[in-house]
Amino acid sequence: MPELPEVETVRRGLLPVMEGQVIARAQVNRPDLRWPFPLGMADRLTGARVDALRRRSKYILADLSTGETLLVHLGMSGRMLISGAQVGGFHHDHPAPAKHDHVVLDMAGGARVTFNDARRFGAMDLMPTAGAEAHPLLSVLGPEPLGNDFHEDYLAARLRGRATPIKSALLDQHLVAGLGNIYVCEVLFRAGIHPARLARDVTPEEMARLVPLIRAVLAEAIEAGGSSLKDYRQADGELGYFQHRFRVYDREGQPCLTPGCGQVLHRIVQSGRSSFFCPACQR
DNA sequence: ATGGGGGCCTGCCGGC
DNA sequence: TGCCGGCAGGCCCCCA
Repeated sequence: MPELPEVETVRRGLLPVMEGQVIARAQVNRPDLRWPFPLGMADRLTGARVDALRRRSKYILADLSTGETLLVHLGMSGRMLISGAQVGGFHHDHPAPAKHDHVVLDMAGGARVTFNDARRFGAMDLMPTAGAEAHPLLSVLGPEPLGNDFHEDYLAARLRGRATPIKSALLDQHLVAGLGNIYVCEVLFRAGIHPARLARDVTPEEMARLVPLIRAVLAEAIEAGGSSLKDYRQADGELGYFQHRFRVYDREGQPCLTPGCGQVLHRIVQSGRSSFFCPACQR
């Protein structure tokens, strides 16, 4: 279920138990997720120290002391469960292995990180750290929405003349990397743009609004995820997906929250994905 | 080149 | 209670 903010939240949750720590043992319970695991993955992880835990778009990247980088994508249902960590003075034991626990990393520090993914749309791969950005999954990505390369002129240039709905354009990871279905819906609502409007028909004024709105929505979500991490999630051992008050996502039939609006929110399907919007506020 | 749809998997929920 | 269809926060790949 993770979009950029959820992945960033997971990364931050993993930081204290993984960064600077050695992977004492790696257990790989099946040959693949979405794609086959790289050859000898368990052996290549075992004994490696995690020197840095980074994020690029929705990918978590662990730079290892072996000169390799572990790439992790959570897909739709992937989760990183932490157990055995020292949390708030309590020592949590490892839970019994659960269905869909595909990869288990036992850190030398005592924590266990379990990758669980029911639908197996997730992915893991290993590549040389030098030139990791050349990995086929990473090299095609657009700029980070929170980074300096994502700005009004860039967005205008990429949307110019495009006959695709703005909803589809913003979901395209080649254009900007990290937005998913929820945050695109939320961004378009805040920008007052109908999801079916063609990208080429988005006005310069609207584009100027979009960039800071995209940044704000993602930043708020990261903030909310970060704060939820402090309480039960950490104690629970689960790095959860952040709970947020969505203004339009999954609110079909409910009233618009714009003060004085009260219109019933609609849902349409665009290239197989649900779009939620207010027909009055979004044109 | 660009845009749209299918497909990959499993789980859950609502309706009958 | 069980079965079935529809739906799910991702993205690659193929086709027109």
